[in-house]
Amino acid sequence: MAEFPKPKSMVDQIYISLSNAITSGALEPGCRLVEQELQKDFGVSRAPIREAIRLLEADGLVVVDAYKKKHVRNLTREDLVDNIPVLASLESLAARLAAARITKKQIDELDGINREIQQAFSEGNFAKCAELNFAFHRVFLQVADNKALHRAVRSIVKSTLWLWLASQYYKNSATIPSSIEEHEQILQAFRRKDVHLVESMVREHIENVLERFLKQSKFDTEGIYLFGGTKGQPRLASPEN
Amino acid sequence: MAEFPKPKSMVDQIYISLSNAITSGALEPGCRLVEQELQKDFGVSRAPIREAIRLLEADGLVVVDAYKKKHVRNLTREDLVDNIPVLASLESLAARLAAARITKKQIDELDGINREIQQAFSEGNFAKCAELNFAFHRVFLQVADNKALHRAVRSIVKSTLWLWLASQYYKNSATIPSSIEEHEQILQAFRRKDVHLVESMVREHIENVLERFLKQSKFDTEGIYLFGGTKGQPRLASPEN
DNA sequence: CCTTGACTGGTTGTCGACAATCAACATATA
DNA sequence: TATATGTTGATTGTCGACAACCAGTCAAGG
Repeated sequence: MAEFPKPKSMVDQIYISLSNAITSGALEPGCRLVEQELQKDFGVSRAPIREAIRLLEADGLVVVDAYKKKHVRNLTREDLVDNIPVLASLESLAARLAAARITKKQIDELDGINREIQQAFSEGNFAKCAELNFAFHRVFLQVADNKALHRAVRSIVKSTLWLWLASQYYKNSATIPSSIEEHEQILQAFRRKDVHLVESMVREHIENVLERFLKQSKFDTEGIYLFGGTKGQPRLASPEN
Repeated sequence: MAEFPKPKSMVDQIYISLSNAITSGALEPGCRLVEQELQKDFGVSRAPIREAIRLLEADGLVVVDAYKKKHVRNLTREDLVDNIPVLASLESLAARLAAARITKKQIDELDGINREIQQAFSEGNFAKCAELNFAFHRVFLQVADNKALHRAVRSIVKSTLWLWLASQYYKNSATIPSSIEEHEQILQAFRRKDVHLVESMVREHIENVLERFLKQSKFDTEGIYLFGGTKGQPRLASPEN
């Protein structure tokens, strides 16, 4: 029997669309989410849209102001700084758990991804680098095989680091070689099955990556991260798919 | 000007009520959440109830089965096991951050709470012990002063460890003295400002606490945690407040 | 000039009703 | 009897409409 992709509910689809629109920067931080407009954009009634927005709110991607208007969340420098040690802790835990059970094949897979990053970098394809970077970290999250951990990491990445993804594309290319080098060292530690070394290296790697990013980021006077485009005006989420 | 408690929205109130009902065990794991019934219980229409349930779903307190019916989540032994290292990592991070900035006054506050736990234990008031235990850990989460961390811990505690709270009340009393002792040692490490020691002690403490609990917990043949009452039948959340 | 109150347009909150789906039972057909 | 096909009741998904609320404007009154 052929496998069909299970049809997703209206709410899920809207949630995913909006989620992508926010994390990709198509909907800029601070811009409003008006139910009536989204209703027209998606061609559905307000109920499923409200539910989708509530989910985004729970994720921290959307905030509600004093007068209950919904906005795409603005991230401050402090938000980013706060997230650094948390993500570093979680990823290093993932590394520790993964180190105890990783197979040769999986190490080779990591190695392959790292080579692909190098390749993409030499071709100037920085977007692909960012993508592969996420893939690299996803692998040992999977190897760690801990649902609670997976969930926690995803929550952090989703709620706060989406702007990292969005900016990586066009400006952080200078930091990529360091990442590749650190990945290589982590791989060697995995090969040696040195659990403690892996753990501390991943912690440092994550801290390095985020701090490098932090240095290169621009914040306005209120400490709010700025995207490239004009601010404040709501832009549509193109209902892809 | 006197400070008024800001009135909460319908959805928030329903969310809190249901959340409490689940974490307290009033709504047992596996039991269904039927919108029509809740509609009657709360005396509102289905829209806000649906949104509240969606939030519970995002929290992991409610799951949707293959036929879209909503159930209070059943926790397996694996869920608990997965959460142990994650919470241990996060709390030890909190301890590390807190150790760097904790004041004498705050250490005394922790000391006071620990004494209160001891007092409550000697009076046989185990529910109060559980409550104070949470308070103890809340303090250094606050001292750590990291929103991302706070959020991550809260998410873990809320999504999975609610049953710990629910069971602590009536059976885990034997583990309390060990907790008190470990708290005491952590306090001494704080006083010495020994960051590394605090960090490792808190990690071990959390692992100990959860593992002690795990040993004393009962799971049925499918690994599903059992509460005291009858199973399967939905019970009402008393709309407190 | 300042305050107050009424009106307006825009937005979110809530509701009742209908459509779609599914489990369970009943019925028909071989 | 065994399988296939309606039918029913329960439950969730979606919708359009109305109520509540707020910012902004404007006019009346002091």
